[in-house]
Amino acid sequence: MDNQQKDTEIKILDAAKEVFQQKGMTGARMQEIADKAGINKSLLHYYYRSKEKLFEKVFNMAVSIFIPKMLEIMLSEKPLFEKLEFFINNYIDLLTKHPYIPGFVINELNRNPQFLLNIFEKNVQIKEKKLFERVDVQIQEEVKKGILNPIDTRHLITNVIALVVFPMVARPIIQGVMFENDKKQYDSFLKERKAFVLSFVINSIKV
Amino acid sequence: MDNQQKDTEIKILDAAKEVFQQKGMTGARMQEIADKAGINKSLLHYYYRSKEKLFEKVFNMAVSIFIPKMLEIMLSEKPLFEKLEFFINNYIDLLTKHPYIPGFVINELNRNPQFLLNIFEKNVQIKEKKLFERVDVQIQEEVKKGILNPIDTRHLITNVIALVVFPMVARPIIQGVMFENDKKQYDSFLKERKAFVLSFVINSIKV
DNA sequence: ATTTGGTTTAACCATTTGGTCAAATTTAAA
DNA sequence: TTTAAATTTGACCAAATGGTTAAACCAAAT
Repeated sequence: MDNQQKDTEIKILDAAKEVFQQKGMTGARMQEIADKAGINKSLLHYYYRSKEKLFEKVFNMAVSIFIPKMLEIMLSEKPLFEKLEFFINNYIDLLTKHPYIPGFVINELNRNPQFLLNIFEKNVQIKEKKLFERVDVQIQEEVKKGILNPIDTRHLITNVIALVVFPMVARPIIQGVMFENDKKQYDSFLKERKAFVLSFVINSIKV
Repeated sequence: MDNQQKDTEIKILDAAKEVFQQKGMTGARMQEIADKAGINKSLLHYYYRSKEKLFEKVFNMAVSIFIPKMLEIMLSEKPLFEKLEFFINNYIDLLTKHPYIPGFVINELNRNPQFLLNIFEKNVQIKEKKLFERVDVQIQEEVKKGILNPIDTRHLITNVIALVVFPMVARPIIQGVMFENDKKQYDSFLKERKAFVLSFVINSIKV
């Protein structure tokens, strides 16, 4: 049945996702993925010819979870403060749902810096530059209007992403050192951050 | 000679550092480390009985680069704004000198969240809690004095570290997407951040 | 000159790992 | 029912990998 096939493929991808995200490309074992998917190792190679192909697929899937929302928000016509609010809320939620992805991505960034860029450009295509330019234009307009203090768009974007993503990436340290490794406390800390980060950023840039 | 011995050990640690930081624990190969150190693989095992022992040593060295300065700054008697300035300046410098370390650390965080915590606690020892408390007390005092707006110390610390560390960790993406992958531009971007991050943070928390 | 201790090497080894292949099984079509 | 195609499996393989060992080497002390 086609259903069986889909099932197998889904089981493989789920298992691969789990193993790759936790152990990285080099740490992952095809055997472990096969076991976790409840199938034979040969079947794994039947569906994905090599470890690399499988990894690429999983990596692509991971990255694409985050791109559409970003595009949607950045391309929308809202004023900057609203965009910020949307971005921060949506991404903290998204990251809470997929906590392993940022570490996973950063992991592979070290190993192969070009790889992600290719994927990124494939997903964002030509818009990439226009994207940045659009946000830049908007920000500089709001500066002229006197809503914002003069600010460098690149630094601002970097800061917002840093404030949202870093607490997920560094969770084990922060949770350990500042929250006595209490998972629940850290979860509510992350929830608090939605409001906190937003006002932190706005405070800093508003006139 | 003792000199020869030191030489070999240094060569080993340098090579190991390079390979581990770029490829992670699982991606690194003992043979590659030996080659890069210009020695035999057996000699590697003579100095460090196993890959794990060698890795632990390298990891420890990496982490300890960042801890003393942090302690020094946090334990000093300066007012908060000066502490912030010191921290941001020193850490952006330190990270520029050791750009691979944050990614390296985060890498291993996924694989073994407990490992870093142990090292951290070994280095920071009992002070750990007192450290946080001290900063907290100072901040809440300055809030009372009316220098700062009311603020959660944990969020503030998280934010500052995020703003400083994240641009190093995510360098390949940010440099690629926002700087057309131009290394020099990104280097000056990092330098600019010293002033930018400081005023960004202070703007946000000052009354 | 000989012994002694640490250092370095080459040759090996057992295990793991990604990957293959031919046969068996299942599914869908004729 | 037969046939053809896709799916799944178990047995197997070559290469890579971390690690061992016994012997060679070498500097310094006796």
